[in-house]
Amino acid sequence: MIGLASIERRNGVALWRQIADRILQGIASGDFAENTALPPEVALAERYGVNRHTVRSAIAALTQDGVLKAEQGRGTFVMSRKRLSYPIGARTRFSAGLQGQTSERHIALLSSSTEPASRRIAEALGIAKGAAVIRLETRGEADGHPVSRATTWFDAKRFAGIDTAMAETGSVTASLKRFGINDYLRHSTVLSARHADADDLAALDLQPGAIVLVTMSVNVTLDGQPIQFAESRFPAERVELRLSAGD
Amino acid sequence: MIGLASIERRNGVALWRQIADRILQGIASGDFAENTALPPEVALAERYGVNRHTVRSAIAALTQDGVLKAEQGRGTFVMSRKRLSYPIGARTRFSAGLQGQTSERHIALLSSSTEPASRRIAEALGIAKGAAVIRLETRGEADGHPVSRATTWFDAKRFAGIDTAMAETGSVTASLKRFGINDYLRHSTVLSARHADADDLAALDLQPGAIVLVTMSVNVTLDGQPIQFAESRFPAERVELRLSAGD
DNA sequence: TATAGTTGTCTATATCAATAGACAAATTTC
DNA sequence: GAAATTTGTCTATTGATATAGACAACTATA
Repeated sequence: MIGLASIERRNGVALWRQIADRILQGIASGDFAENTALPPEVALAERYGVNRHTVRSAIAALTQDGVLKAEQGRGTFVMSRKRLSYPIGARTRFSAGLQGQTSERHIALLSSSTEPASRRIAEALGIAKGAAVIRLETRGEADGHPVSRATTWFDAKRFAGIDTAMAETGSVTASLKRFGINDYLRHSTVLSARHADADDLAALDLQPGAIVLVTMSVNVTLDGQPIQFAESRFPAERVELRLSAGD
Repeated sequence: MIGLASIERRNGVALWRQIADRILQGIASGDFAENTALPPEVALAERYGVNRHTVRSAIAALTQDGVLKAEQGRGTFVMSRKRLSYPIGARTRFSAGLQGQTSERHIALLSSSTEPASRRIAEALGIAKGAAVIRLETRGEADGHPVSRATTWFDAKRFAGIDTAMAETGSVTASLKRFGINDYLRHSTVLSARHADADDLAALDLQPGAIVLVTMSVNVTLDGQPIQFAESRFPAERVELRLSAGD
């Protein structure tokens, strides 16, 4: 809604994909209401300054993705697809954060491994570079739909067996309780965005070219000891991150 | 570093652009160190599973953008280009946030206008829908380089003339002082990401296809009255957003 | 100086992306 | 039932994207 609805050419991003992204934005911002018809193809083509067939390519991609549904003679309709609002703050927790927006949510453990800590992870966890850390690859799911993809590191010495705990409980909070940690705080979060890689595309059920929000975060105990370092990826088309001062 | 380095085809994003994005990621994550040579083109081509000429297209784009510099016979080198780390919290302020990272910073007023408040803006500012609001289009600059692009709304009744104040001071904090507001807090921030539109591409000196981080925020007085609603766009390749618990 | 390694340039070919126009098929409206 | 509106399909053409191979130009090094 803000900024002009113009389209860039020769930039390595196909016009049909840029238009598909704009339509997604339009849906997210309320310009195109759910369960109503989009403007007709010729009108969209004129609005974006492209050929009707190019608009059709965009619509085809979004139809493939379940966002739109075209009906010959009637129009093209917006399927309902809400964007989750995911809170971030000192007490960020996956499950509690989505309360009220979804009925079921958990974290699925995709794989785990033990590896030596890189410099960055060692610094974040306050351990020696090269010390053993446990890496968990997880996917957050809400109502059966993937909403996040995370890579998490724990000090292997202190949290031996946290992989099985995660697999059993489907929750970081519950897993940490087994190690005597009943409460923890989000110490820091660094945010960026990028195109999803092949792994994330598959895990998050995204179309190629999708954008992910990336958070790199450190959780600490109440007395400030770092316990967890994580990189989480959220599909920008389905999730927004909400920061509250009171959090 | 995380996830496989594979590339998606037929997704509307050209291979050379995907590879350019990966190289940028590699630089940001430290895989490719600044002021050193990239792997040779044939090695990159093999790594990403594409033709050498495709890698060359990616390198050409990044060279155009000042990120890389190729020297015949020697190699292709990574120019130094740090990503600014922009803090967000209860006391988020543009100028203070970048202290120490840059030597000069200010906000340039691009344009201003008065318009009726949309529902969303009226709700955020706690005024009636349709009431007059002042809209400012601004660009944040650090050391002469654009680092953010924002659209800001103020209640026109309460803050009449804030556009000239912004133009003169180049600072929101200083402008608000003229209206008797010596301190304020960031009440809420909502985060998303998208491809930059034509406006932002031009204002932020970005290459087409670039990703921007988007924050929508509300600032309030110490007693909770909303005073400012803003949508800010940050180029993801140059800026990261840092959230600290203590902020 | 010779050699290996690297970037630069050229030609050729195949596929994707985008435009253009025409008409069919289905739905809604008058 | 006729007309208007909208999506679906087809052919054709142009430019961008990607691959392939060969060789020139330049640099570093043995």
